[in-house]
Amino acid sequence: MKISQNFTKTSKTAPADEQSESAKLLLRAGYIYKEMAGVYDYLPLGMITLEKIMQVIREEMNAIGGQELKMTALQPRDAWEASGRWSDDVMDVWFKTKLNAGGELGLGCTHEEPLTRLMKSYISSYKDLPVYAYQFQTKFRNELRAKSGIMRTREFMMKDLYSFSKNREEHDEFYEKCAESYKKIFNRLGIGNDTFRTFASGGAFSKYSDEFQTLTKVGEDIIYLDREKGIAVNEEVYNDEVLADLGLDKSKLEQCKAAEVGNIFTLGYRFSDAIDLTYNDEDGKRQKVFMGSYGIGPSRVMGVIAEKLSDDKGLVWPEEIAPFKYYVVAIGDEAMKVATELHDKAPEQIIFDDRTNARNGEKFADADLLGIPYRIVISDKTLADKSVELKKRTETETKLLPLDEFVAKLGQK
RNA sequence: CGGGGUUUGGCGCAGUUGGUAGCGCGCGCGCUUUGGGAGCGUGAGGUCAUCAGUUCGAGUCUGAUAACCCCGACCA
Repeated sequence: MKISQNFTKTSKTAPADEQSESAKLLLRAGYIYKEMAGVYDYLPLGMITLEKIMQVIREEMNAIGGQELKMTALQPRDAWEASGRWSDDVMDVWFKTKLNAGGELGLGCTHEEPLTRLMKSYISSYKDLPVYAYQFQTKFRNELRAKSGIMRTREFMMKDLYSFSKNREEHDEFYEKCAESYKKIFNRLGIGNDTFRTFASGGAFSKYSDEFQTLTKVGEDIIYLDREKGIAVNEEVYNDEVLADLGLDKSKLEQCKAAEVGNIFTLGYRFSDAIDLTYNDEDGKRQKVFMGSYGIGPSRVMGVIAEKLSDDKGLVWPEEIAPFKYYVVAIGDEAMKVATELHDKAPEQIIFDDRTNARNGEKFADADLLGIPYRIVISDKTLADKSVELKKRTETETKLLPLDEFVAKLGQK
């Protein structure tokens, strides 16, 4: 992409009503635009980043047998009546509205009910199981208080996978597989070292659920972490009985603030009972489907990454999810020509600052603010050496890289 | 939803006892500059959140409403 073709601009100042560092930087860098409290647009750069986060998740979900679909945000009332979750007393985050033709509907805040109902059309035999279906979906939650930029919003992107298994054994096996998969995802997203599997309340469905909590001072949760074992307990279930149950030693636990970036739940028969999702086993006997749900919020993850990895100069994206890998600055007419050619070879990897009205200092500042992993400077000096100057976003030293080596790099991922 | 705060050009802010609405950034134009957010000059840009009052006169005083922020509660 050429900067001149991008309609967003960077800003030296952040809006006063934004308090979280990640939101300030994302707004200043032109990744997001605020519509209202807890509702943000993803601008071109932000959308590429969000899509890349989603792609990492998609690859890992596919690797464990996930099958992607896309359900609707508009939700029919009857599917939710069946489970008893239509009432505002049970689910207080509903956005509901009325159909002009009569009747009520809701904006989806989660998708257990509609998907379980959908599966009644396709699951009838043990041969049809297991099924692992997932989607990336905009969820709507009428939170009383949105906060922390894109980390807690009323409209957000969610990856939700639902597992449909023959029995608990089959379910447990997948559940662990998914937990492993989540670890891989957070590693690839650059927050693996600070993200821990955390025991949390299982709610109405089971004894525990597993959350994936990323250590950050702006987190909303308190967890008790055993670093050696790499697992933690959420404050909400933190007591002696639970610690004994999990075999954790109280004296080894550190209290930390963390943000929930993912969670996995054993749902059991909660929804298959309510919606009557059954299958015939080998003996032709009717059995209930055993379910689980597995969520990651890519938009929140984006906020957490921005929060954790950025520095005083701006955002810092891990290579895998940066909107572009190289930020190219050209100094001089010949360098401009070379940079244009390089850009045209790999417009997906290069963001070329082709502005003629911006000073170099401004371009360097923007390269930092946007958080692009590598900065490439091309000038008459470097061209005389048949090379370009390379600087990593996270380092201060620059080094010369032969031009043909850089060109070769452009081919690879 | 309880408590506290805020609202003035795109952004950040000032605006005294009520008396013609200002500054910085950004934006346009010109000249000079050009490896870390340039300098000088010159312009454009405002229903002062909204509504209703008080007053000869309201950004300023009164009341209501809305939006936004923070703390708490809530958070499949």
